[in-house]
Amino acid sequence: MSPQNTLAISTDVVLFSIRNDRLEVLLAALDNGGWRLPGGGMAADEDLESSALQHLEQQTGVTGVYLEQLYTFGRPGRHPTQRLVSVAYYALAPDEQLRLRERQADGLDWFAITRLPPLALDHADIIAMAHKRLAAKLAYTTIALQFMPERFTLSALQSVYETILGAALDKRNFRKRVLAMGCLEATSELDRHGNHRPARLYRARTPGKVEFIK
Amino acid sequence: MSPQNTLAISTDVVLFSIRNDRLEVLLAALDNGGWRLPGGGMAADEDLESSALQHLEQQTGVTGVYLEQLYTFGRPGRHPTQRLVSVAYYALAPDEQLRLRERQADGLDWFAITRLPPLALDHADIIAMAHKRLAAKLAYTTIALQFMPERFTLSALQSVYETILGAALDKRNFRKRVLAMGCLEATSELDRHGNHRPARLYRARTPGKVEFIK
DNA sequence: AATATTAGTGTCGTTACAACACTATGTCAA
DNA sequence: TTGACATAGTGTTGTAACGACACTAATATT
Repeated sequence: MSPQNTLAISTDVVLFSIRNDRLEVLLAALDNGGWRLPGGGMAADEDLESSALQHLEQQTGVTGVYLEQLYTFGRPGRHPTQRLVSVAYYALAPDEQLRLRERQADGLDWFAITRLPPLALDHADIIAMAHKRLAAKLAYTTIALQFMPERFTLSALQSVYETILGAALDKRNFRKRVLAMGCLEATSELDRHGNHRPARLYRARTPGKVEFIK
Repeated sequence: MSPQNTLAISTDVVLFSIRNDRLEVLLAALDNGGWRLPGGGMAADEDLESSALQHLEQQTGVTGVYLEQLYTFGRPGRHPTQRLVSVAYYALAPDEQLRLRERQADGLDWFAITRLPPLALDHADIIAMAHKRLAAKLAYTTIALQFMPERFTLSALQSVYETILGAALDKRNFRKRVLAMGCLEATSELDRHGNHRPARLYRARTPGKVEFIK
């Protein structure tokens, strides 16, 4: 078989998080100064989703993320030396969880979605599609909760929405809407920090699950 | 390499159409009495989408459909003798177009989505996912237009919605809604048949394109 | 005790959506 | 030719959802 006829399947992961009030993506450095998505070849006896999670963990130390299949990219010629079909996933996780688990920090970095570095292959397209999907899902699912830690304030949640949508939201209307979805639960705890009134902490009723609304 | 380690990629297509006031799917017969989706192995120099279209044409004679990638199925063990990753697509086409082009009619048949025969591999799961996606997209895109011929009456379009949703719709509200989307255009022609008032024919403003609404 | 800072709450006008019934225009048969 | 039949086509009104909008509450700091 010539290299071009060598068929390989890889899985790639677009890991999003909210950092510094921006939507950011985790990338791995290449030798040539460029960057790529975490991911790699799929082993023969491995599930696609496991492959994505395993590469993510091995390359970044990140585990326990919310993962969803995005799209499969297979245009011939997208890889210079072999026929490579990539099953792309996107992953969401709260910033807090990631600070703990990024072990191999060198060779890794976060980039704001608006300021991406040069990327390998068609990884820029993959990120663009993932971003579009995320923004769309925000409108009709509870996916934003995947960015939140176990307990969080409504103000923090609002800030996540505002960051992804790139627009300010009305506080009263936001609270009405998000509570009306019925997937939040007030705890008895308060978040005390700073010189101001403490905020009630909420938690997701079904933390792992993304639900459709209305 | 052992057979289980032989990696292969296939593309499979769930072709939907509205026939007999039901949502139906086109399937190909297997030797053992079961049925399968049209599709097959991807050639090394071929795009995924082309592969899907080409298998569809070769096995069913159908061309010119609306095609969209659905999901990639890759669980190890989903195929008994090899590691098979299937990139699944779904396709939509108006019934009129298909009656003309189904050449190899033997070995092929249409099945109502509610009465599927025994299916190969996980093809039943694939069809279920395609059906769910179609029903969801009906709500927020103009995808239903892909079931319509070039010119059609509003009553015919309403009947397509009613068939997929499985519920009757109010005529006046439906017409208001669908015209407000702004992607229909009245022609000067009328559809005359039967002993009743003829209906105005409409056409899609951008026939090949599925747009998001609101 | 005063100040600074974020948390938390309700009303009202507007708009979008659902429910609803009759007239219009053609064919066909007597 | 006329009457019966069948589907096409059309507006209004009540209701529910949504957006705009400003003040009080609770804590930390000085």
